[in-house]
Amino acid sequence: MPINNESREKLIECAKKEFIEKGFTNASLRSICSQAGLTTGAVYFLFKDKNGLFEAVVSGALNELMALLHTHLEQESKTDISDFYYVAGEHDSFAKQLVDLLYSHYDEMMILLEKSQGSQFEDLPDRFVGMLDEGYLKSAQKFADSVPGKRVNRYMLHWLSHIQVDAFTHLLTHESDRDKAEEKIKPVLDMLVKSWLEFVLEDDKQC
Amino acid sequence: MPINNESREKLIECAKKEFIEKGFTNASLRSICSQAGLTTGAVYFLFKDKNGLFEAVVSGALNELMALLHTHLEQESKTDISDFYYVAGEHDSFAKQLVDLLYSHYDEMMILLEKSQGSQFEDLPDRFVGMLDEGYLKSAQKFADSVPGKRVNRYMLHWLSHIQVDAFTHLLTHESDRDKAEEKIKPVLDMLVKSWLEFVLEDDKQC
Amino acid sequence: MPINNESREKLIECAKKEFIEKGFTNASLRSICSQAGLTTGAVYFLFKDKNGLFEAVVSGALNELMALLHTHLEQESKTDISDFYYVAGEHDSFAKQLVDLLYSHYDEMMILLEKSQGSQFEDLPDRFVGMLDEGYLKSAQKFADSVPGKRVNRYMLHWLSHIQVDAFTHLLTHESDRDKAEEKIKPVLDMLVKSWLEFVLEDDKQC
Amino acid sequence: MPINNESREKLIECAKKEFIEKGFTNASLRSICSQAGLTTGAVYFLFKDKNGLFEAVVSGALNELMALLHTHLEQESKTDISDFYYVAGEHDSFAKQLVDLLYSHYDEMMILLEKSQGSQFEDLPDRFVGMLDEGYLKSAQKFADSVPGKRVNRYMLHWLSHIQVDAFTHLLTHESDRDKAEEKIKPVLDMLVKSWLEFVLEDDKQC
DNA sequence: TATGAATGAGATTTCATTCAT
DNA sequence: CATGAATGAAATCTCATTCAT
Repeated sequence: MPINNESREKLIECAKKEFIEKGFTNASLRSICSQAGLTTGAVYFLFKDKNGLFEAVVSGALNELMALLHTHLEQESKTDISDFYYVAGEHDSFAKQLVDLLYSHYDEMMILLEKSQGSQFEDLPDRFVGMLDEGYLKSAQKFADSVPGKRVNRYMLHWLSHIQVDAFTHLLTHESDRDKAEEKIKPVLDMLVKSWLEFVLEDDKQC
Repeated sequence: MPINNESREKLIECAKKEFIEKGFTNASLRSICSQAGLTTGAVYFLFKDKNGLFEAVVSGALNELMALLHTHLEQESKTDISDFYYVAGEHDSFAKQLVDLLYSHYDEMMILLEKSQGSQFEDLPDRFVGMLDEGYLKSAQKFADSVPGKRVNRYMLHWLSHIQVDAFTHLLTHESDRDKAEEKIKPVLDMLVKSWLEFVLEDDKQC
Repeated sequence: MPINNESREKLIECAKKEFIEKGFTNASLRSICSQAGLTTGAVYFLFKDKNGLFEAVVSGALNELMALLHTHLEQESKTDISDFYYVAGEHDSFAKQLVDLLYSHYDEMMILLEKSQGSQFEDLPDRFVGMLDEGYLKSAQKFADSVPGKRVNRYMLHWLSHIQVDAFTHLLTHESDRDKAEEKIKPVLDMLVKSWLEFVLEDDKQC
Repeated sequence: MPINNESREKLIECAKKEFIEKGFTNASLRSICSQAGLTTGAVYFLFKDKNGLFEAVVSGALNELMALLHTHLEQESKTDISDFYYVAGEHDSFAKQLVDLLYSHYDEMMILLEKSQGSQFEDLPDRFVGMLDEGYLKSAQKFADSVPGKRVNRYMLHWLSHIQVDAFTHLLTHESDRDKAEEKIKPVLDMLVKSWLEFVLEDDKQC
């Protein structure tokens, strides 16, 4: 557990600014440290290295995000897709919580999702997509099994997971106000749900 | 007009590999040149600089892509959206041509769309989104004017332009076979068209 | 405020040698650093850049020189030129102080006056000429106003300012011994004063 | 004898511009050649190297200047300084011819006197000073021998030679019009002659 | 707890020069 | 007569990282 430390906080704060402005790779430790009134050595004492500093900046937000995502996927797995209203409700609730979370850690989320190239987290969005894809696959499979002559279109499923992640990233970068964001994401989610139901199943043709 | 030149070709070929592997910024001229059996000076004789080399790698693909996009948007602007079958046909044709083009310059397109950060073309995908957004806005406006009490949801329009570009980028990165790609993109496009018609218009509420 | 530091001193010392030998532009940081037993990175830690190193070498001498020059011009401006003996005394005193100063920072002055091409101080001699020209113009104007039918010959005034600066630069490069220098500059100054009185004013012809 | 050659002329012309603009060291052969519509190889065919090109640019002007200077010094050596009017006349005539020459090869002279640092001619002004110094020394010696208890002040003699050269360089850089130049140089030359007569001899004190 | 100093490897770029053709 | 191609050496500068103190 990190000791409460003034320099640590200062460094994290300045790193945040620098990462947002320049991204991980182009961020300069020297620049961060001189902004913080410290020297580069301090980074290597307080954190492991540049990636360690990056982690310290984003880990809080990342953990909460991961937790929410896991909860969502767990709920999802327990749910029967035919119980449509329940599903829709769960999704709405998830979306609201997600927007809350994203905007309560606006800078960190921005860094994590858009400015992490070169860091250990550069493939995080892809990992989210993978998690959703995997989770939704189970539901889709059940769904497909209940409809004769249909099978899951794996590509569409994956792409829908992809644009679901993209939808929130895009929201974050195009709308900085939390309340407006909540309004704007609604039709997007509607669209995703409808598309899911309509395009994830395809006719099971023989090859 | 570039003269056919062995070293030039070699350099372009090696640069292509390096850009794909590391992206523009992290690509090393030294590494490219030593792969090509040349010195860095050769780059500055044959091209302007690092960006010039990048341009030489991608310009062929880029020009064709731009031309196709312009043609598409011109067609789009001439079309009445109520002539649904025509529109669908035009879109299908565009999509097919685009897939052909993307896969006939697979590496270059990959570089342009995914590996150009730091180069003069780093905002190319955004510019594509902008062009589509602008072009589609006109159609959407006509559409909205013909339906009382409706107006264009600018955010949805923009996001749909965004994921349209994304759809092809995603295709390229997830399916390397041209023919399979053509199959896979079909339901994606269906989804985009349907969503467009359903979600771009919203009720015109008074404030 | 620069901390006393061994490497810093060493670097300044070696840079001094290199600048004297090759001038600013042709001086090589690599060469300076290897002479100092350090790497080029050290320069960028201890100074801003090549110009920063140059500044560190000459700033002490430069500040003193500027201060002396300002004092001289201030005295000059307060003085009535008709009070010839006072003027001559002031000039003698200034010349002596200047020679003292130049020879107490012999290398730095040499660099500043003869080896600064390409650096931020490359136009320093010209700036000195400008300052003298401007300062002397006021005296000359008063002088001219007191003699009917005469006006200031701007070109001669400027040239005399120019060779006054030149006189000291020339002295520095041709006489390395401080005491001999003081003897040698005397007739030069006599000549400058006499010429000033005789040639700065010309007949005010109607055009 | 150089063959009359279009490329040669073009190259010389473009080099002239580049040398004036950037000086010898900072002039770029590539830049010169591309301006001339040729390649750098051409320089090495038509001239020896960068210095050879420089020489081709300035040699015409340089030869004439040297010739004039030799004539002047020869006249000077034949003359009895006591024949004051003759001397003054000769000097006037020399000055007029020199101004004519300088302004009839304005660019070349500028390059030679102000932009030659780094080239084989970088010490040309110093060599002129040396020639004048040497030539005038003879006259001064005769003069001194004719006046008991006097001897030549070598330093003043040298400095006067120095500022004589400087006077013309300064003229060139501060007055681009030939006729105005001729007016402006007159009092300067008066000053030089008077100073020469007054300050070159000093009392021969016993050491 | 953190500094100050320095490294070493790397980056891109520029240059005069060479030479086969 | 000149090109086009390429070299090789050098330039300044930036960076993450290390470590004794």
